[in-house]
Amino acid sequence: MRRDIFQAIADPSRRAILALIAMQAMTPNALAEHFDTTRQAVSKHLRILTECELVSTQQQGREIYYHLQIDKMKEIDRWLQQFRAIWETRFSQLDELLSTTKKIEP
Amino acid sequence: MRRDIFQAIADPSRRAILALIAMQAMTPNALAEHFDTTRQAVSKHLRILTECELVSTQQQGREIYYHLQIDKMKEIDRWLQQFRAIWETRFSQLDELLSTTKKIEP
DNA sequence: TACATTTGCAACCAATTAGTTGCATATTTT
DNA sequence: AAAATATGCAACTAATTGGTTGCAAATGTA
Repeated sequence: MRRDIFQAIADPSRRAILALIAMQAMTPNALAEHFDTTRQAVSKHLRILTECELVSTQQQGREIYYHLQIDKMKEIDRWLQQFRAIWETRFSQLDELLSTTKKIEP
Repeated sequence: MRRDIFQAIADPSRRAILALIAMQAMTPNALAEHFDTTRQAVSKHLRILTECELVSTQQQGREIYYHLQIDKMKEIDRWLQQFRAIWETRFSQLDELLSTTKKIEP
């Protein structure tokens, strides 16, 4: 049951949960109202998201607010970096090609 | 069997494959040599990656080269955008706080 | 033509997953 | 104190997953 962020965001329900609490911290009940599943299913997703530290909890009376841990999202961004490096290089190559073409054409 | 990119990158082997062919297009056999599994297992991963268009194939004789479709990776980047917007806002808020503090302090 | 190489696909298997229902605990309200 | 509310956890289930072995098709080589 070793879970990482990539497996966490693989599920569409969990991505939806992340998008919701990104706007505002929410309780499991409030979250469940946005979905077509039971509260327990949402609770299970929250457990997974908590396990890999994408969300944190804040108890307030009998309610528990789930907050997005935005810093953890940056890990995905960091992984993307290696590919972003490629598409930016390809873009600048295209850029160079275009400017070279321009020079030749007239 | 409807698969999307997020499910595709959830598997560590598939992320490793993507990282490898990002450097250079490769055949299934060549890829399998980098891993501790069978060629067929790699082949299955490639099938999944092909299905969601993260890689493309290019037949060359009896060999098949698998290429990274870098444009598809941008979809992940696009999804991250909504969260990046948040962490950039929080950063500039911190920035503002710091400059305000500086004004008050002396 | 015969043989080796490269590959994809199907069948099977063990482990994991996302979901359900039911229950126990803690807090608030009456 | 009793009832209602908010939640987490455990047990169960159906579907999916990542992996295996075995085979067939296509291409290249002797």
